[in-house]
Amino acid sequence: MEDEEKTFLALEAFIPYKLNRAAELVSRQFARIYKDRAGLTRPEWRTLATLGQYGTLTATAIGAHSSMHKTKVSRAVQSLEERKWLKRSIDEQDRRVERLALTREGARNYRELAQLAHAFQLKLRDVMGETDFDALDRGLAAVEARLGKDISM
Amino acid sequence: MEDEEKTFLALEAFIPYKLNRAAELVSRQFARIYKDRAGLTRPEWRTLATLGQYGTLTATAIGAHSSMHKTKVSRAVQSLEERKWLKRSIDEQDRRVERLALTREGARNYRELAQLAHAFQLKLRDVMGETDFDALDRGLAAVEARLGKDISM
DNA sequence: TCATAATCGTTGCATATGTAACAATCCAAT
DNA sequence: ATTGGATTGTTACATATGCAACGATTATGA
Repeated sequence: MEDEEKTFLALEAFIPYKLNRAAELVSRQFARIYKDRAGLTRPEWRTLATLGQYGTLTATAIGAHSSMHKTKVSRAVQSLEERKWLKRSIDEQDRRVERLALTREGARNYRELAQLAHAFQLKLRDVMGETDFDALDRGLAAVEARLGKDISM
Repeated sequence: MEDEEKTFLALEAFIPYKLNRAAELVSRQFARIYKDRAGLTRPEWRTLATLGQYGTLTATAIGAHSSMHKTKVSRAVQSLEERKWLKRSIDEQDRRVERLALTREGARNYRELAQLAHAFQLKLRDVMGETDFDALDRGLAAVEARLGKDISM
C-alpha cells in the first residue's frame, strides 16, 4: 500500500466501494423486515420513521430529516395516506404547507417497526462484535460530521 | 439509550440509515470525479475498475468482484465497448462466455482514474482524521466479514 | 447417445428515481 | 397595493434498475 505511482486500485480496499457494499448488505437485511412485515418501500419506511420520531411535520421537513428527495417524500406520503397511516391537514397559517401526522394505525405500526429496528441493531452489534460495531459507528459519525453539511437529498 | 420499551427510534442513530447516508455522501463526492472527468456512470466506473484490477474477465466475474447485478454489468460493458474502452472476444473453450479486456485507451483512462481514486481516499482520510478513518475501515470490514457471504448482487 | 438441467449474457417489462416545469401561495421591496 | 421573487408540493418525462424470460451453449446422468 505504498507509493509506487498508484496506477492500480484494489476496489475492495477503496472506501467508497466498501461503504456502498456494507450499506447494501445491511439495508437489504433490514429491508426484509419492513417489507415482509408491513409491505413498505424504503422511502415509505423512512417517512414513517421520521413522522414517528418527530410528530407532525411538513413534507419538506421530512425530507430534511430523512435525507430524501422531495419527490420521494411526496410519493411516500401519498402511499402512506392511501393506507391511512397518516393524515394531511393544510396549515391555515401558510396554505402552501401540509401538516403531516401519523394516524392511530400508523403510529401503531411505527411502534412495532421501531422495536424491530432496535432488535435489528442489537443483533447487528452482537454479530459484528461490540468493538467493531462501535468503530463503525464512530467512523460513520465522522463522515457525517465532515461531509454532511451540504447535501440533503 | 436504555431499555424503556423501545417504542421510539432515532433515525440518525440507526446504523442502516447512517450507513446509507454516509455511503451516499462519499459516493456523491467521488462520482463527481469519474462523471466530470470521464462521463462514466457508477456501473461503468465499477466495470472499468474491475477490469483494470483483474485483467481479462467474463461478465459474470465482473459482477462477482464488483457486486453488481448481471444486467448492470451487461449494460455497462455495452457502453464501454461503444466507447472502445474494452473489447470482447468469445472464449472458444466455452462459447457461452465472453472474455472482456480493456483496450489501450481503456487502460489509460483506468490508470488516470485509479490515481484520482487514491488521491480521493487520501484526502478523505485527511479530512476525517486518521483515527476515525481507520475506525470506519475496520467497521466496514467487519460488516463485510459477517454479512458478505450471501448476497453478491 | 439423448434428454434434462445448469450456465452465460441479453432483452422486455415494470418499477423506482431524479430533473425540470408547474400551480398555488407567500414574502419582499417598492 | 402591486409586482417580482421564493417556497411548497405535485407531476410529466427521461433514465436507471431489477426481475423474469429467453436463446445459445455446455454439463450431467440415465
